[in-house]
Amino acid sequence: MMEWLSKSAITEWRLCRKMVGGGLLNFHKFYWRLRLVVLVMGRQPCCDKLGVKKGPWTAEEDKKLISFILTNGQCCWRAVPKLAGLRRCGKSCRLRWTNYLRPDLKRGLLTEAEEQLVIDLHARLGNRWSKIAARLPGRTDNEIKNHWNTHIKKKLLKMGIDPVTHEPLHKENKATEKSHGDHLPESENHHVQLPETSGSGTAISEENSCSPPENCSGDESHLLDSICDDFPLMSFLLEDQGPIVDAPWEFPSAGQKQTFDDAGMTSWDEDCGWLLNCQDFGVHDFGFDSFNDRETNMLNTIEIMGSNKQADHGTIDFPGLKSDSILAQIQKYWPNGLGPAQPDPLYTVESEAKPEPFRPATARGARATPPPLPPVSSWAGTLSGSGCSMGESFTIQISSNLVKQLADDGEKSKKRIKKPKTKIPRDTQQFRTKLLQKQIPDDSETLKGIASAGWLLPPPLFLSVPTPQQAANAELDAIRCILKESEKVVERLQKQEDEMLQEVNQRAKDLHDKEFKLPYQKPIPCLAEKDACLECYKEHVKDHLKCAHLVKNFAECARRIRQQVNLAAN
DNA sequence: AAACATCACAACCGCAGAGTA
DNA sequence: GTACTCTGCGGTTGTGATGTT
Repeated sequence: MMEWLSKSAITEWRLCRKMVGGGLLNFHKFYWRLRLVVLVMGRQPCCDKLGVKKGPWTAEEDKKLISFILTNGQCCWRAVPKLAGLRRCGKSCRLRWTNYLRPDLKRGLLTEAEEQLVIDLHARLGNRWSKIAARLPGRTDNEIKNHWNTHIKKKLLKMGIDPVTHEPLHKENKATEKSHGDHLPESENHHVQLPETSGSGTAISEENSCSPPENCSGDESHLLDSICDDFPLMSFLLEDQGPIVDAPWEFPSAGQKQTFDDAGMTSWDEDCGWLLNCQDFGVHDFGFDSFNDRETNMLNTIEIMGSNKQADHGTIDFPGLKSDSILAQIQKYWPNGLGPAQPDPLYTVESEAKPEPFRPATARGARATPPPLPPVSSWAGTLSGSGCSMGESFTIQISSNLVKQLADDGEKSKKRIKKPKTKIPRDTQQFRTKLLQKQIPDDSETLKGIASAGWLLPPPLFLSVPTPQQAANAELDAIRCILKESEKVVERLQKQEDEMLQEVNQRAKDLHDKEFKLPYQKPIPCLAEKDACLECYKEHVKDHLKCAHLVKNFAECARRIRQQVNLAAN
């Protein structure tokens, strides 16, 4: 048992060290992990089939997962369900977070530019969705894969292009008739064929395709040139942006307003990487003088959770955060309470359980009439200070009013808009959408014009729930009070931890001393007298006679000891 | 109004590679 | 070298929403 425990502890210790990037390990974190090891008595399979829930995630589960990840960062997913109190497989948690809950995810359909990028990348990389996704910040491989299968594939087929080979369909048929050798098997669709201008239908591998010049051997350089000429976008991607690697996870930094380009993309200037890098989550590891990225992301999560209609998405835990900074930011970002003060496509609120993407006009689920334009207003500021949990963390609870308002609005929006009798041919719809996506800049004034003209529009971005400023302020005050209490608890815990650390260090020192101390040594006799003499000599270098009495003492002592030794010997 | 068709996408499944004991 | 676990990836499925007949 002890041997097992020790091995497991070492493993867990290593794992934890890995998790914190080799930094100082948080003791209580290790302690809890160790407890977990002791409890489970051995490794468990990733998915304990019994008792593991499947299917759609509930709001409660989302809440738990978000709270846990924000508090602890991404660690070993196997442990996440247990530590977060979820009856889910770790894999499922990872997928849920990666594909849906991550705060940096974009919502909505891919823009024209993104779609084109996907097509180009697919031509080069094939179905390597993760690699493609790495080039589209805020998009997941799953999302791109889905979009490919549901939209792009059909679009290409309609255009007479084979989505596998990216070759014109008729040409491919001819090529097939001409030579079977040149035709790629479906299993090897990770290749791109040269465009017609290159004068060859021969497939080239990824390594030989339009990659950085250093990757191209001399023989293929002309092919490379021709590909790059034919696919300027590819050229840009491969030469200007360097090798294809996983894009870093970026977040908006503190106090930084997100900006949006025409395509509705965010441009986050500062790399946060808080989940990846700040994984030692003890309070002492964070300087709270300024509002940090981690806290910013927690606030983002408030938005996400606030945007979730499902009412039990009410509370968010903020373990070990200083109240002042977080409140300052809440007030800064949401002067009227929770909710974005600026139009923010990332956290679309249409009072559904999740931000609803803009359904394309080509889809059958497209809205036949333009939805009403959203008023650019902030959310209802109905924060409540109740429900403060008194442990290591504190809780912000979104009041039932807000939740209710969200839900009510959801009910309203659920009512279908009666579609006009006049049928719009699908092709026309597609054309309209295309035109809209291509020509209409992301400008609310323009959109208003479009709306009045009867064009299709994305769903509203925000709730229009007017709420008094006073209510928000009152609730913020309440929260401030709670946060301060929590802060005290955190300080106390930190103090305890420091004490524990000191104790551990002291014990370690004692043990070290005991372990490495030399075997029993006899005390040196007359040491004090000897030292006194030496001191005196140092002091009276020029007049040693002044130390005569001390020398006499030392001699007397020595004589006495000698006598004792002799007596003992006899 | 009901049945059916289609769409979008979250979630699952199984496999492969990397890391570790 | 082998066995095992974890993680990531790509393919597929299930389900709810919406349009059409």
